[in-house]
Amino acid sequence: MLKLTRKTEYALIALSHMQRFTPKNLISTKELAKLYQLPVELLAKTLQQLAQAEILEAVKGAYGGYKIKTPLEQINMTEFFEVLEGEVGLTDCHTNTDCSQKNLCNIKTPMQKINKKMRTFFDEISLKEVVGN
Amino acid sequence: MLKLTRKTEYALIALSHMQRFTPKNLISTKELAKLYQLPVELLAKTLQQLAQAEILEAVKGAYGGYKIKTPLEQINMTEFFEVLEGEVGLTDCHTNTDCSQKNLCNIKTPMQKINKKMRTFFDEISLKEVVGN
DNA sequence: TTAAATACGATAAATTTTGTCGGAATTAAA
DNA sequence: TTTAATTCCGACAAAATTTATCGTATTTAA
Repeated sequence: MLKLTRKTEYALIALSHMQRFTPKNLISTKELAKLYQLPVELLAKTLQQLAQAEILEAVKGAYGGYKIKTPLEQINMTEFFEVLEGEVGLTDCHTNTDCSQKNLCNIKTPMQKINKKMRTFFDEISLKEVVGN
Repeated sequence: MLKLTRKTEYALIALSHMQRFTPKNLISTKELAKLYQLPVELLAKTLQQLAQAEILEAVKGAYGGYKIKTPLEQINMTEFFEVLEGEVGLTDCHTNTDCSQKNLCNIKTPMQKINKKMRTFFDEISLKEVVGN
């Protein structure tokens, strides 16, 4: 349980590769997909999201591609996850005003505490740590 | 992201209620479902799982129901989650020998470290803490 | 014997994730 | 200026998972 989605996994694999092998140079989606046998289209979207979040720098056009823009030590896992998936937390009591439980819910306050703890947990892990090298 | 499933939420709601209002007495699935407006059948299965795991004690037959068997302070969230959903972890590199990435995967070792950390994180939170009271 | 409960497997419905397709915009190089 | 290689983006299809329902068996107090 609490598994990452493929998209996030693909992102980590891509970042790990860039970090190790092409930190200064561009690498294209196609190339990455081939290297790690990932579905090109999905990887493409993932990298686009990372570019929007300025984790990657995108260079369009022929001979374009991506490279790491923000040093991975400066990005924590909460931020990273939230670029690709929604808000980090075991529930979305906080955000979601129209929780079906409404006033019946008896675990709201404790869940909010755990969610906070969890965010802190992932805040303290940098992307660099996860991506290795 | 990393959200709990409904089943786990229902389990927490049920446990919270029992802890507060019926720690000595039985309460039936039907009653709980009514109180918190939860789907009876799904709640039923959830409670059955908790009973199998000896978190709850089940009493069959008329006037039967459930009550807490193991004090909630003695159950940590890793254990609890794993009763209802699979193994806790962001990936299942460790368990799953036939990961599609196979030898191509470049994030296995760091992911295993994070997974371990995450388990430790949830090991240190007791069910009582989450269920409140 | 009956009614009220748990137990459990099968399956249907809904939702989410994953993957694909088609085209638009950009740009280096021929 | 044309072409080929790329990012970008929205829509949609397929697959997987989660959520809910149904039917039936078993248990047991009254």
